[in-house]
Amino acid sequence: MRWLDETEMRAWRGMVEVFSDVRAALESDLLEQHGIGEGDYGVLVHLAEAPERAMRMCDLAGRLHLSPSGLTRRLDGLVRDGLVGRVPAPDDRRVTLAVLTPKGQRLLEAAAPDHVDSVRRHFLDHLTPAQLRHLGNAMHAVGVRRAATAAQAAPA
Amino acid sequence: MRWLDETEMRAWRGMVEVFSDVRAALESDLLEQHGIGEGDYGVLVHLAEAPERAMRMCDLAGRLHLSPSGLTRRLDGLVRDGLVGRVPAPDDRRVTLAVLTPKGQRLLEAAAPDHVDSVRRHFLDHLTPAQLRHLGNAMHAVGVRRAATAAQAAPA
DNA sequence: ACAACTTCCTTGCGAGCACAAGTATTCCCG
DNA sequence: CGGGAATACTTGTGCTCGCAAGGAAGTTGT
Repeated sequence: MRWLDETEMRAWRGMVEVFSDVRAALESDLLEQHGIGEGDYGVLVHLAEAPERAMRMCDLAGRLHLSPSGLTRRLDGLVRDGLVGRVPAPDDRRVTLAVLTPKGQRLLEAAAPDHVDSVRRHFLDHLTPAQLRHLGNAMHAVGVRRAATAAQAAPA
Repeated sequence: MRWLDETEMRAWRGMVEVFSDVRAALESDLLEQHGIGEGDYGVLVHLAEAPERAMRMCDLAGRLHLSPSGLTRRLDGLVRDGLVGRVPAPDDRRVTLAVLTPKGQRLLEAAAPDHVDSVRRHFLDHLTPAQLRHLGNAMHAVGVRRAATAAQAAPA
């Protein structure tokens, strides 16, 4: 077995540390500027991008990488705050739709620019365009190749 | 205010998705191969690298980016499993030292090679040496420049 | 040397999340 | 058409973590 060499260690450690730092900074900015956490923000973003500003719970859970129960609880909070509504689906009575309320949309429209700004300030601005291109390519490559080997491991 | 362009979006989204995926995969490997989570693993690694295989709680908490109470609880579990011991410090009776037990060390020695292997399989192997170099440089740059701007914001 | 302050750890409490079990609804197939 | 399997959500339970408060030990100032 081979230990990590200098280059590997630097890349991996760097990812881990920078990423967790940046995430914490984004969460903190979002919370103090708009009183909303990254979790709730993610829900609002996905709903805003959906047709009718509504999504089925299960689809939403998938997008957010959240368990069904996790989403139920998260929605409880958003509903309590009036940012999202729960509406039974007309065509399938098992399904509940999460819909963005006007209040939720207003909050999102206020928060999104600041959030993008945070991402820039804490991360993107520290890299050159060439570095950003390389980074995007590298992440894309990992995503593709991971998906490929996963498919190979479970070949339908 | 400027929205994210294609390159920026690709880099940032890629980071977020790849990183959370890889983390989940590592956690899962570690858990099924050795019955230990990333949190506990981190404690063992840090203790193993420390002189006398012991660290003061507060130093350890800092290294792990964990709150004091979080570390207390985490150590409870490790002590219960016999992987780590709590020892009162002889020179300062406020502090408790966390010390790696022989059992903890054996577990770590068994788990570490598999963990490194996981990092390779899930991440490093999907990138070329050149990509790893660029990635390391980029992460290093972000780390340095973030530290610099933070220092500027709070100038002693 | 005594009081005030600081440091270090622990405990009470609440938030966020996952897993497992439960309920309601729909789908599938004989 | 009827009953079993699948799907969608909710609820109960437990784990991890942070914040705030508490208590013990050390440090500092007068």
